[in-house]
Amino acid sequence: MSQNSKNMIESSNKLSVRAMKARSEPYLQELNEAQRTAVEALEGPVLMLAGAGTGKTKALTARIVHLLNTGSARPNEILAVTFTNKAALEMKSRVASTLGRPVEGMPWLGTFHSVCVKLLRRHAELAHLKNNFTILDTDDQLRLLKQLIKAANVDDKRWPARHLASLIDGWKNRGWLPESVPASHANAFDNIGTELYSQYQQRLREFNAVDFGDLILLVVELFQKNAEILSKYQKWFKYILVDEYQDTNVAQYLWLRLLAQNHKNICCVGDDDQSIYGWRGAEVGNILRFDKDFIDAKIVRLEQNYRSTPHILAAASAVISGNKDRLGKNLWTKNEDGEKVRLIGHWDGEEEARWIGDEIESVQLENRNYTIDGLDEIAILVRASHQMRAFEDRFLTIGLPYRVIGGPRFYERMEIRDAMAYFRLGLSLSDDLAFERIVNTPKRGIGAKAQQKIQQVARDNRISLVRGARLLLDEKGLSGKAGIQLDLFLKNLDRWNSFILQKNINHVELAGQILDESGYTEMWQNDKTPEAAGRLENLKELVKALEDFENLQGFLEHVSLIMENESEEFEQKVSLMTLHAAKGLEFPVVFLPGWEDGLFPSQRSMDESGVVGLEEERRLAYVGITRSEQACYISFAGNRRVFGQWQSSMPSRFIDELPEQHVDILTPSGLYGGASDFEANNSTLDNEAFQADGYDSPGWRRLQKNKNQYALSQPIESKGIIIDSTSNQIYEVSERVFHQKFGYGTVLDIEGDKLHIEFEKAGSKRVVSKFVCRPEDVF
DNA sequence: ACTGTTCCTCTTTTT
DNA sequence: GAGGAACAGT
Repeated sequence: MSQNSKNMIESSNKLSVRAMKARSEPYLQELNEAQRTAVEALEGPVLMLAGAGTGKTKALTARIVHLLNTGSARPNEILAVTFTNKAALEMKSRVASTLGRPVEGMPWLGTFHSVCVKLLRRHAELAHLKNNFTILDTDDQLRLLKQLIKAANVDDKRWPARHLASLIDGWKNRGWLPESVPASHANAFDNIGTELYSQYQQRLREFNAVDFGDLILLVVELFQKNAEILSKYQKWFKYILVDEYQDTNVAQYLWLRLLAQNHKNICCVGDDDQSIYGWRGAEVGNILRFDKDFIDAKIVRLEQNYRSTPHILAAASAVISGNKDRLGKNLWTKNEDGEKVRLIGHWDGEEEARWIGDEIESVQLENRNYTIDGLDEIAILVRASHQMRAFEDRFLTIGLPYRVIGGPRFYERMEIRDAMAYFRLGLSLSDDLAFERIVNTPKRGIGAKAQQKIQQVARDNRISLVRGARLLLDEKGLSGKAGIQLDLFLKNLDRWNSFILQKNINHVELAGQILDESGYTEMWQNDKTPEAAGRLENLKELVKALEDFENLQGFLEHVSLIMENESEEFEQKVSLMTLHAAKGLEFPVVFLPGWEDGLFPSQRSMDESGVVGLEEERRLAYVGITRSEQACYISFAGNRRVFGQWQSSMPSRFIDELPEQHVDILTPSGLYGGASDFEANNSTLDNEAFQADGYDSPGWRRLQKNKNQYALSQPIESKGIIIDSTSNQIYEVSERVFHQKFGYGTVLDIEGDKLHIEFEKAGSKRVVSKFVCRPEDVF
């Protein structure tokens, strides 16, 4: 063979190799340089710092595909953990579509919790559990804690079950078992907390149950105490991928470190700027010190944003730059300029809702610089869920379709929990918590007294409540109606139990049968309240959902881990959700209402965690802004009803952090006095009067402009009562009235519910009548 | 045992 | 303004 032809063969080989590569790795071609670097660095620790909208999921799925494609690992040797089921499902489906075929078994792609359940079931005995342990929901948890608090004779005013629950949860998140809670912490709660924690764990074990925190904690403990098992999994999971690493808590961190410390093939993806779960134990520190935990870690930054316009991105970057201790990223985009962020203030929360409703309607009708195909592309993101009410009210009145995301969950509804308690008890007669829940639901005449007797017998004989109840009846300890009813209930239970244990029985029919025979369905049929119909609907839906499962047990397992209700909807609707629920989502148009100090940033957050809390709030603001692709509206209201009482507040400090050149200040629609003034002066925003203040920002300017309307002459300490909202007072012209901010004045004119008042100190103003009161009502 | 009353706290965010 | 706990009345 001549040299020439040899070269030709070689080069054609190379070509073909490249061609093959290109064919088999098209997923690499679609990545930008940074993404590709992160995807191809398979060996060793990698931290992928992925800013908002930079194609994080794409890179993550490409990495999984790459692992499979290069033969580095088989599907079941990859451990990939996420926080939400949604994220896990999405990853699974995107891997499949990138791969071009369904992924056969990636059993270890799931949420931290679902992976841990799997591990814990395999090795339950090492955690002193049976492998059919149940997972407690918050309701059960609280009920149990209440009992313990009562039994311990602790003042339940000082120790509300909810507090104890969050305390214990916090300890579990840090990886502390009752005995390993540091003395300093335990002392801070007079050691009562740890004592109750210890009792709680003991009770859980007796119930053969775990709570959410246990899932991680017990697996960590199991790994620490059983080196051979840990080592087995260290070898088995050849590659580890972690999504949203900034949200991991200490327990999860320990879990990951234990599994990864041998081969160190761990790739964590996250964004320190989007760490918003500190309150539930997430440690930003985990991501901040990744390179110290894993020496020679490769850190890759994804900085090209594919989601938002430059204005939106600039606004978000400016806000987040107020935080210290950031790893730092420079997000940039090739997207077109688009609209500036829009800022608008309103008189009160209802006005804000009204304005947003109107704006949504006009966005659909009018031509804007961007196009909206439907309401699905619009989202309203609030800080706290109670803010949603104003929008729901408004949208219902104007008939604007909306959906609440992450609202009260299907499986958290009372009727669903009751029904599930029936199933649980039927499945396992020793499920005491389920027994307690439904023994007198529907009413069977088994009241507090009777239940106490049952508890007593069960406790004395160290048996379950069901068996205790049976024993009580055998001993003739319960007479009359209660006794007869209890006997009937127990007989039913036994029957259901024997049915459930038969393998060949139709569990869907059985479920319906249980609900009918127990009288539960009937209870709601006889209920005349307006919700009853909906509850019956939900029960039907629940039974229907059972069809997707092999048996009741499988269903219960599913429900305890998956609290989402994904009902498919085809109608276009505006989405309404909290900022937390919005993480990971994106919308062409985003409304961010309620930017007021105390609400956002939340007062509680700042009180409890100081600067750390404030920084987390700021990240929340960053998350909110970066959800928007085309348009972002930020708004605040001067007055808002909280706890049923009016409260006024200052615009959020975050508004002052918005960069002026990327913000358009909008004029309110002029429903209250002074709007026309505002409009007239709008063009003079940069007039020297504002700069003379020596303090200059769009938010501040806006405040200056509206001093009259927002009554900012007084500081915010007047958080107290202004006027009882229920008093819909009617005033007369020339009547003397009092306003919390403006003081005394005389009514000049009345237009509907708005009063034109000449205040003695503050001059002439227009205010809504509910904000004033008669002098004799001042307190 | 159940029902209705008042009074109390309370609201961040959730796997 | 809602949901829970404590109390009183049936």
